[in-house]
Amino acid sequence: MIKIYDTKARTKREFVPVHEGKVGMYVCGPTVYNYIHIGNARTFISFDTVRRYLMWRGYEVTFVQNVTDVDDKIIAKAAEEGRTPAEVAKEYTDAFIEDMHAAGVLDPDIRPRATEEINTMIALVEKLIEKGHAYVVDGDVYFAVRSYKHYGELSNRNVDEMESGHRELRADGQGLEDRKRDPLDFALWKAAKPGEPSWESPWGQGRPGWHIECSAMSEKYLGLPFDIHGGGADLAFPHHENERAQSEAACDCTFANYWMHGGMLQINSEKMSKSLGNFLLLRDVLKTTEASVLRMLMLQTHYRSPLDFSDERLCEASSALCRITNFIKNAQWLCQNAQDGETTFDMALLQRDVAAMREAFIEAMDDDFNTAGALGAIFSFIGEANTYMTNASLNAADSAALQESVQSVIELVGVLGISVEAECTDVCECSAALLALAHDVAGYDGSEGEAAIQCLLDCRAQARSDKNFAVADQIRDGLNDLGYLIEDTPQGARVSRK
RNA sequence: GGCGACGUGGCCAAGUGGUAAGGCAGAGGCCUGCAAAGCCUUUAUCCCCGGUUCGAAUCCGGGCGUCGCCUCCA
Repeated sequence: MIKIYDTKARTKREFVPVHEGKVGMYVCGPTVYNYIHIGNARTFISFDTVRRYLMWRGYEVTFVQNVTDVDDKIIAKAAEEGRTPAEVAKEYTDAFIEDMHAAGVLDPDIRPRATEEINTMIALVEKLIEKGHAYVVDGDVYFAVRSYKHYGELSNRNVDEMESGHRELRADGQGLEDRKRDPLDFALWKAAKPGEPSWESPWGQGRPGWHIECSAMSEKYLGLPFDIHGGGADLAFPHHENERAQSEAACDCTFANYWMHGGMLQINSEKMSKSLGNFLLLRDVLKTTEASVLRMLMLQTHYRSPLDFSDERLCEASSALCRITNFIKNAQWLCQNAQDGETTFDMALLQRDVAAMREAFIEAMDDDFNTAGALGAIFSFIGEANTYMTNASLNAADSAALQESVQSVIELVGVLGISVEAECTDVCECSAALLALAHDVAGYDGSEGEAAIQCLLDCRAQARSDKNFAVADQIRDGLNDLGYLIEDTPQGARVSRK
């Protein structure tokens, strides 16, 4: 049984999908006016993990994520750079998709663009006007917050106690906005200002408000109600509250059954902000960091908790990931070098531990996607398996069972979106530098890269048995410089790419 | 001011009533020519006070501290 913490209920609830075996998920996408930062990335990675897990658990998941490609910020950015808003939106939409791929986030099943769904939004606004939940003022349309009696339930706010709030400054700087009937009302449709992108509507030229986009697109592609609505915690109010109000007022039904909100990411204990200059772009981080390392870092903390990002933590995550890849490498090496003799450890015990790992993994993930607990289950197993494998030898007949345990680890880690090398890297690349090294040190004159390495390894093995460690180390260092890692094991020297 | 979250070993972090997962780092040891990886041992009673309970990190009350949201924000 999967339990999900629902923001609206403020507690964990058993997950029961609208349609058995299927899940409809909507996660608010970016406003494309710049590259996404790692805070954005955290949210997307979190929900990617939720999605992967639900799929792994057998659900047919429909994942919808919008792109907000018309917005004040895009317009401002375009004006700043002397480009059209469409050009700006296109550039950063492409960059966003590129970044998501680089981060190992699966493509949504449907990725609607706000500018391609204007008619859907207009239809929704019309419906709200018809039902008395919205009103028109000079080409603007506002949602009447007090006409929807459940307003505030999602973010736990009392309408009457909410500060009447600051009146928005008009974008054109023409003074205070005072055309709304209630200060809490928000724009569904904004009348066009000169030079701005706009579309025809029953209320004249204009463009949609931010909140209506998600209401329109989620309903169009998922139908109402749908199962899971996700986003960063900072979107709970006002964005999600407003979305919910719009959709539920229009359809007189539930909008989303489960509201999930991801915790905020901080950098060096500070909130990420441009003024503090600690804004980290995802693409910049990924220039020097493996996507799996970043993911390891993020998944070691529960998705709802705040997470502090720092180079130190990245380093730790990298070491942690190495523990997994080392296990896989060691186990596979053992399998490859399986002998005819007895296996020195109890296979039944190993298999029991694999089963325990899988059970603990599922238990953790079923409990509101506790990725930290799930990783703990995997690491616990690796610790056990490493103990078995220490100075062990393996019977060829038992290697299948060990191989299966490796596959289990790869599978579970993969459910979390962390990809690890499935096999020891192929080392038969031929390079001039490698051949030169082989020639210089071992007198090798062949042309095959693989043979050259083997020649060097043989030479080194001989040198070691001769206690000629200077030559042995020269070979190891030389191969090291060429990107090969040489490790001595009871079964001989092991080569892998660094 | 309103809403909410959090405070667990050196650092990070699971655990929400039954006697403290896991990762990183450190120390000692084993293995090893050295290295790498790995193994073994070792480091906590869970911010403070009070209460409920046979029993609490886990529930309740109070205090101290940190943080987020309340405005565009993942």
